[in-house]
Amino acid sequence: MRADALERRNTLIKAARAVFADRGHDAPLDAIAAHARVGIATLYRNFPSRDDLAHAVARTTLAEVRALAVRALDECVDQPEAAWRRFVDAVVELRMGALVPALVNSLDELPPDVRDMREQTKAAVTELIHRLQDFGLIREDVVPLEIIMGIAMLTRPHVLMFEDTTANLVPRLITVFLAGLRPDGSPLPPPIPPNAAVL
Amino acid sequence: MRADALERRNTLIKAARAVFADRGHDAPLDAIAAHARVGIATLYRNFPSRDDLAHAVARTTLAEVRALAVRALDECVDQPEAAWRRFVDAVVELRMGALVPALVNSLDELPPDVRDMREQTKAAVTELIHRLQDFGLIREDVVPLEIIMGIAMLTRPHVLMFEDTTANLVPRLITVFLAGLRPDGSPLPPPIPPNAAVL
DNA sequence: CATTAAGTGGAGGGAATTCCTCCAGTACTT
DNA sequence: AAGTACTGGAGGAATTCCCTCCACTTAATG
Repeated sequence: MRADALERRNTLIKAARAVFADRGHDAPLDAIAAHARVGIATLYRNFPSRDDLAHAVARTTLAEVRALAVRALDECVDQPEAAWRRFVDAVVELRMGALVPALVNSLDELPPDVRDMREQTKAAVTELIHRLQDFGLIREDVVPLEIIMGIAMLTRPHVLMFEDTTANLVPRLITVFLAGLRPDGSPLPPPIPPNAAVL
Repeated sequence: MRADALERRNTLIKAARAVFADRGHDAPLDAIAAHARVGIATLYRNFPSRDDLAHAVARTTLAEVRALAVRALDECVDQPEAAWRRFVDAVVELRMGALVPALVNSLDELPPDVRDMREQTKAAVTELIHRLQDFGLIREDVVPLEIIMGIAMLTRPHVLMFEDTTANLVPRLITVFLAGLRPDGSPLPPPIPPNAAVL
């Protein structure tokens, strides 16, 4: 594969993540090509179907989240609180909300490698959160998945909001949410069923 | 106006709120008519433009939220904690998230009466939250708008999630969020700018 | 109960998106 | 410099959505 072609391919994946995040998983593919400043044909040559593109986004994003979790787990030894906050901020930055649809959409016919990556990421995040619960930094009655879903929902683009509003509001909402995750929070209703596995 | 016509009109407004909530503010109008089990012509006769329908949804929902806030304010005297929780649960039930777009979309050319209703609702909710802050039940460094936005974002439909997941997950996330709103939470980043007034 | 005016449904033409292919042309690589 | 990998974007097909039109139905009224 030619070097410049590979670069374009990566640009497309990044663009797709951004556009999916901004305009939803059903955003027109043309918009993604335009965002990547690339011809539409280039997109189709690299990703024959929308799913191919979505899976590529899932692969890279999952890998990044996994790396973040592993690093946070490592940093936990010294300063668990800061590690946790850094992890969350990074995940927010990644706009996880954009990814969830690609993962849930067709859980069944997910390509094996994406499925694997998903399992690995899930394992890493789960371990991190359990560790933090052991440290007493996170209440015991929440499931890792719920935390991820909360972050995803709070970081989903509010299409119709002023841009600077989103930029300022989201970090504050995340902080409030994190505060609510601390062990002294009020009791929770029963947890979600197991088939809800998203990440 | 004929009695059955009025009833259909109200059915349409309810259907619109549900469909807007489920599929976004740009859901096809046909879907709304179908959901209301009504011909598409009936929808157009009652609401010539999409905005007319959106405004009708806004009017009724805002009125309901205002009534809820007023009642909660009243109940505050006896049991502020329970009143607050009841209020939030009711707002969640109303699927406020469906409303926000209609309000933000065209803040400028909002019809006067919707604008007024919005102001009244905003005033009522603001008063309620300030009261709760006085009671020491809500941290002082959050703005009422932020609380509303948080609830809206957490209750927006995750189109691609299993239904029972949403049903079970949302109440838990709301509870976590509320826990984070209590006064002993960690410090917040700077608040959002004033032009962000959504409710 | 008959009359009438208000109200209804949904087919279907038109406009607007979006998809996706095709091929003449560009630019890495060796 | 040659050759091959790669590119862009025009444009036809397909889909989606909008919205009007009119033959028919039903509530109100005397």
